[in-house]
Amino acid sequence: MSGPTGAASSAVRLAAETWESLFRSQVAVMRKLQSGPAFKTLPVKEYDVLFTLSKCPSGQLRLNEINDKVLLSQSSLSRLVDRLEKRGLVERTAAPDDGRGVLLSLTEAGSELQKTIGREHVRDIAHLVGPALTSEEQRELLRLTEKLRASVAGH
Amino acid sequence: MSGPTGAASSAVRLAAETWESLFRSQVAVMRKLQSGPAFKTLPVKEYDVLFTLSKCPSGQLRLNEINDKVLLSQSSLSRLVDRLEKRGLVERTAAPDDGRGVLLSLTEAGSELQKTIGREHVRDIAHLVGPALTSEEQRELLRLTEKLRASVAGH
DNA sequence: TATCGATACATGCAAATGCATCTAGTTTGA
DNA sequence: TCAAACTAGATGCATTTGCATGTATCGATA
Repeated sequence: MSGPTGAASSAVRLAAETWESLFRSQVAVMRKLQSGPAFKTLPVKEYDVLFTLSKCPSGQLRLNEINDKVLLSQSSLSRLVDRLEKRGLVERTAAPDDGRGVLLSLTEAGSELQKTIGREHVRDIAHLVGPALTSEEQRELLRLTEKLRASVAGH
Repeated sequence: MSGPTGAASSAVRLAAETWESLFRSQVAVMRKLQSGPAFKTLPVKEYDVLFTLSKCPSGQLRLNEINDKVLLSQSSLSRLVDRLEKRGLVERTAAPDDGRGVLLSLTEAGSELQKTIGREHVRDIAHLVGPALTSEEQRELLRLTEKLRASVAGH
């Protein structure tokens, strides 16, 4: 096949296959991770919110910022935070600069639980990813996925 | 830092960061894709089952095979298939070689709908992934994620 | 500054999900 | 050969999710 149509079509196909592969690998890894004992006490999605808060320098994040990182609707995140708050793992505070906003932060208990689960979680990840790819391949995968994420985030 | 402890810890950290990046990029892309008009008529997860069937050479798959590809519990998949069946998009058949098994196949309507949504979906993917990574980078990302998936699938 | 549209988050409600369990068919091994 | 353990898939039920909408606040404009 020759000409721009053929080239465009194969570019489209490559993009589709790349996404498909990325998606399936994510499913395969996530399936293993979430079935581990680390998430008996707390579902993965709830852990992810604790984790996101733990990584943030100020220790506080707006709900809409968290919502960007997580594959959940706004309302689902709101209720997920309800559950975390009822368990005493996070705290809601009014945002100082925006009367509509809510700041979320970890409580001491939330921080402890995040660390406990996190340690085991990281071990599980290493056991799955470590044997699969060399260090260089991991660095390259990290670079490519970060580049993709950044591009997609900026529309 | 020197010695095996330092090296091991940095290997663990690299694996964790790689997974984190892969996961976040998947979230970012999926969020864009599923909000597109292609999935107004059919949720992404249901489309994914039609797509999986469409790609399979025999045109038939066991439910447990489909379950490996999708991040859903066995019971959720069973009900998802109920919905597809009620809409006349797929058909359940008894597996010939295993009295417990169910074979799933696309109906004509299911195949049509898959193609219609699929065309738009592929375009959306190309618009997101194409500008983000060069062709070579996409091929490398495809290779790395496929290698990861294969390794994880084989325990 | 008064108004109108946009944004942040919460909530009612129907739909989707997962866990535990059930039924039925298959495999193993004594 | 037959009972026990295992696997495939369906179903009851409580939890989680998303859509639509509500309330409050913000920002732009006339």
